[in-house]
Amino acid sequence: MKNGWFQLPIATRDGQFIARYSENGLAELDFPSCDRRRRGNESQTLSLDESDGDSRRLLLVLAKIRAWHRVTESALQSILAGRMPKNFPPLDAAGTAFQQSVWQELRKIPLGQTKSYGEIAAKIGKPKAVRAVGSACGANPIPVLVPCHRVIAAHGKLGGFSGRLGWKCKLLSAEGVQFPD
DNA sequence: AGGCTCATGACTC
DNA sequence: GAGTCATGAGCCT
Repeated sequence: MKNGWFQLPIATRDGQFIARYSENGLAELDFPSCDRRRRGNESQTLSLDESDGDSRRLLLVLAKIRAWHRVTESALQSILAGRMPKNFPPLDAAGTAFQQSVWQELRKIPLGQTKSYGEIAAKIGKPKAVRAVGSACGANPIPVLVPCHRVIAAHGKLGGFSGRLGWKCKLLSAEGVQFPD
């Protein structure tokens, strides 16, 4: 794990997600891993690099992240249940300028609606960059909250998904989206 | 409906 | 530069 990042699990009925935070907000969200083996310890784990030795600042950061994590948990549970979250944590996804512009556009897609890769490309002013949009979706470090699953191929086909494609179906179904097959 | 080609922008090596 | 993409449009059968 990267230096100075904090990792916290989120238990859902679909398995345990992993959230990772930088000092600026939620940086990554992982789907539950395929292997189902459970470690005995379900408690929250924190890890960090304490090289700066400033414990007072550390406590402040921890408090901040705990607060963010509560918001993240609630937002994730809401979306999995097909409801629009009331609040989002601050997001700190690392990416190129192009990727950032794509991810920002994804966040504007309302729950329960979909857009095509081409529509996203047009929205960010690069109507021909359709494949690049697909790649940027695949590079999205915060799935679900940054709704890359709401981007589908033209003419209603499903397109791809970096996790298991089943997750894309599951998330869209939870949001009430109908798609062929 | 399915298969093939080509244009295409961003990214990686 | 060449190769890789979570695409899309066009054109065939």
